[in-house]
Amino acid sequence: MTTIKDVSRIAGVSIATVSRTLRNPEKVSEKTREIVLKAIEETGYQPNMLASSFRTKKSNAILVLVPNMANLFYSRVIRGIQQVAEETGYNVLLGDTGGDVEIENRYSGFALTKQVDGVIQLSKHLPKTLEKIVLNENPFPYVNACEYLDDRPFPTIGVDNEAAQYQITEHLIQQGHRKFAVITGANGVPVHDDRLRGFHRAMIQNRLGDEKPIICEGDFSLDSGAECARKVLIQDPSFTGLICFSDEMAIGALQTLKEFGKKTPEDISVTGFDDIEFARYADPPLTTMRQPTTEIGEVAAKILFAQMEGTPIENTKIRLPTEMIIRASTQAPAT
Amino acid sequence: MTTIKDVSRIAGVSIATVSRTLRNPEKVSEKTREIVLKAIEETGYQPNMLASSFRTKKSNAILVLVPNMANLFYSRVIRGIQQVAEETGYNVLLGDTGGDVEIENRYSGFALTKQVDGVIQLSKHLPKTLEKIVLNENPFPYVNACEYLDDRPFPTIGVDNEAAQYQITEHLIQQGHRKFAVITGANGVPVHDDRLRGFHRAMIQNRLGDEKPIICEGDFSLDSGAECARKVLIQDPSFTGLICFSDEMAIGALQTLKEFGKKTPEDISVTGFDDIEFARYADPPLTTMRQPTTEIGEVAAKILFAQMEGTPIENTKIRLPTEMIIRASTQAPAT
DNA sequence: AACCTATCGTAAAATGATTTCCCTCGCCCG
DNA sequence: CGGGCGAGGGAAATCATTTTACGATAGGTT
Repeated sequence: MTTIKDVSRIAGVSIATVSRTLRNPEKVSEKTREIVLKAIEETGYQPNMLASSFRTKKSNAILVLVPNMANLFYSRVIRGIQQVAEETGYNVLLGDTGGDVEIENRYSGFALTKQVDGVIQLSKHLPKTLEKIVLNENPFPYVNACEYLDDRPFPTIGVDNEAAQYQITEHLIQQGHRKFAVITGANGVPVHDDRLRGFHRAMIQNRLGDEKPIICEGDFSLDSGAECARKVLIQDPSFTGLICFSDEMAIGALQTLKEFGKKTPEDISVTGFDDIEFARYADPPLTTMRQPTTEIGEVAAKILFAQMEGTPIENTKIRLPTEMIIRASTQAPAT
Repeated sequence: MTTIKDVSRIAGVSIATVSRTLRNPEKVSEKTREIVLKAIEETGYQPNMLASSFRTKKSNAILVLVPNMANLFYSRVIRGIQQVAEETGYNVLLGDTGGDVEIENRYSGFALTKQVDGVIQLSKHLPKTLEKIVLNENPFPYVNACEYLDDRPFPTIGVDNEAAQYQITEHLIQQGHRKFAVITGANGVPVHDDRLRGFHRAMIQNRLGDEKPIICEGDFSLDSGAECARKVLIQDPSFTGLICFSDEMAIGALQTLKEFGKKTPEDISVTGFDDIEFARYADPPLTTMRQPTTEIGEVAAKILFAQMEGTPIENTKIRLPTEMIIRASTQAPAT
């Protein structure tokens, strides 16, 4: 393994000069810089980043905690993060927590042991391991994305789920729908709560507060969508609008509707949320709410990096705009 | 930050003893071990992994190079890798290369700079950066998964794409199909070549060698599937079997078929490949070839770890079994 | 000629953990 | 009782790089 010493010997300069040309190029004259760079070229020298990180206490890596890597929504957010990291020269370490608090804590150890310089969490939960260092007068860089948390003192990026679900419900009501079934996320998850509130507000503002929707709690997966659709159809098939809190659940539900002989959108209109790529290719194509997934990732990363470079950020709350995408899965109900 | 020195001071032992109780507990008596552990507990000491890695020249992390994180096939493989890594105590660093050789090389630098102890590549390409250290008498731990490479001297995990595509083509031929359109992957990608060979072999063995299929080259994405379906339908709509080299392309194609007024499977049977979750929820549900995705990841990781622990592996080639999943998208053609 | 400034060298400290080498102490056996 | 042995634990070297504090030198300026 060639070290900085080898380079210095070949270039005929001191170790300090080699280090300077790499870390503070402006401190060394152009002439010697060239000599050193040529020597580096020749030897194929690669600085030992472990030694460097160890010395500087900076790992040049960030950690992204993902509840579920196989979820298309998250993988797009990650792409956004990775793009910005790329530009900034940071490395991205991904941890798939599977929603498991235990695993989440384990991964968070990376922050304590100086293996990463910052953490982006793609779900609402702040790992206990990080509490001490994040909630601090000199906080460890930490950004929360995807979920929107008002009541916590660290930066949060997300969309206005309440307004978005309001809008999409409003769309169905405008078309003439009155009775709804709702396939939600899990209780306690902010996006779930917010979207449910948006739905209810739309109902109340349209004087439909008395129409009690049938609600089934899913988990954002295809299977749970199919399963919930089955449940609500058995419980009370009189609804004409089926509102799902994720595209995957909506696509799962579409299949169940077909099994039950219900046509979409003629018999039942269906809406999703997220606008993953498959939404456009569902049968029928899904009316949904597009989230700026990549942008969420980009913004989260930018804020994190700013924080890491010392810009005081604390408690920034950013809401990015969503966009309703109307496709063939919704239309006025048969009268 | 509390260091090992602090702990040693509080425990009243030397720093060597503290290190030993953590790394080689059997080398220290139970009595002092307890004292040290209590001191660690008290101080909330977390070993600085950077220092540790630096000293031991082991980072306890592996790098996984992924062509496209948003591809459901890959994300499942990654899950498998991560599971095994979890058990073994290794950390997984993910690099989304986007198929870009440049980015691939950049990420590979992690291996040279000792930031990772091993690399798993989920596509066929061996980054140039790694060539020197992988193709070596004492090779850097490296495993290739997903693609199956015979002619390279490092471990490779994959499925028998040729046989799998043979089987699925055979299935269609048995049902009575004679004329096919094929939506492939990109030329030069091994899975593409293998699957295409499997298709041709099935044709020839069934004396259909003269039936020239219409072929369109896709890129495994939904959009390319839809686009290719359009092309082949325009070129020659007389085929009754549409063979796609990925589920995503098949799902994209299904929509185009509908646009063209073609019914699946009555008019045209469609097959995919991979058996991603969405395949079951396509309309109609997709006949496809299930790949043992998670298992591929697990096996790849296990082999890599074995390699990292010094077991001589060199040139292991593993083929895992696939399973044909017959669903509603294929049936005998109308006569 | 005196003074400055930019540039680079030298030497050394510092980073935190691991590991080698060696010492000590207690115990056992002859 | 002496010698040997083995286990436990301390001191110090080590890892590669960065950075600091100076000193030296060359070249230019006044």
